[in-house]
Amino acid sequence: MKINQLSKLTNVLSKTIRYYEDVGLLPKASRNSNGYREYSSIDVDNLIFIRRCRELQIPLEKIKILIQVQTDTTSSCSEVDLLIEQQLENVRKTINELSLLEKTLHTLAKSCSNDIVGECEILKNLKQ
Amino acid sequence: MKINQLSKLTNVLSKTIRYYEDVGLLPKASRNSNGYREYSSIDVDNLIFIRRCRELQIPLEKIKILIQVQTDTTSSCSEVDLLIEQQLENVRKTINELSLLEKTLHTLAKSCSNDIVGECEILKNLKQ
DNA sequence: ATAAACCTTACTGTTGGAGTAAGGTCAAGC
DNA sequence: GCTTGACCTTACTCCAACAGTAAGGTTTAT
Repeated sequence: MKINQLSKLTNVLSKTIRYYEDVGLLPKASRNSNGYREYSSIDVDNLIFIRRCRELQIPLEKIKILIQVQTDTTSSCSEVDLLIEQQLENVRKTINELSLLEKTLHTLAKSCSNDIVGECEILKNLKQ
Repeated sequence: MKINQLSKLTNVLSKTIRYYEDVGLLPKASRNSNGYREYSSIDVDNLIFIRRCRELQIPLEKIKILIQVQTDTTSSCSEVDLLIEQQLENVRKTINELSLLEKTLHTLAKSCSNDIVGECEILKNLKQ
């Protein structure tokens, strides 16, 4: 199949598929006589895997590792466990940081009931 | 004062101060005879204001607006209110998205008790 | 005199693509 | 046979908000 069909099957833009090939996340696609990229169902599976990882906000470099680990099916999956665990930790950390931010912003948003910029409590608070 | 002292007083890197000047967030600094940038206590205040906004993850373009609004101290501060409210909404939306992500990752992290990559439940889950 | 600390501009790299340009290919309809 | 539109190609720039590095000038202290 051609790149546009792969795109539709996987819900990943053609542009993005080419980009993944560029950065080595996907192997170099084989080309047919006119130079168009030619894909198979294996590529569909690989790309869905990548898309699922991206949905979990796993960075491309870590997805590379996840792909490579699978080339040796007898190896330990502790690396996979660790990587997912780290990703979970990252997300939790970010949530905590944003929760603090939310509190601050909420307090700030409520602080001003004036109408004139010169008296604005929000701006005053931002200057401390 | 010179850029490094401004940097120390505001906790903003010299590099970043120059960058803010480049993108028009800070006015062009005056220069003394040797070409070094020269700052005053007004710059300290402005930069602290910017830093506080950045701590709230307000984008530079919106900080520009907040600065500009203050040039006319008699104007309404409804624009300020709105901007902070929008920022609060952004943060809340991101927190919600990350919370969903956290659940998925947590479930995923617990799913595998194997040791062999070929049997790894995490990887299987990522392939669906 | 020289070394350390500081200043300058300018260019590149980061992340994960999106946008655009400029062109080649292919199938359908007239 | 010719055009039109959909699709494909590479290559380049752009986004946010800086950080890193190069290559050089200045000041201050020893």
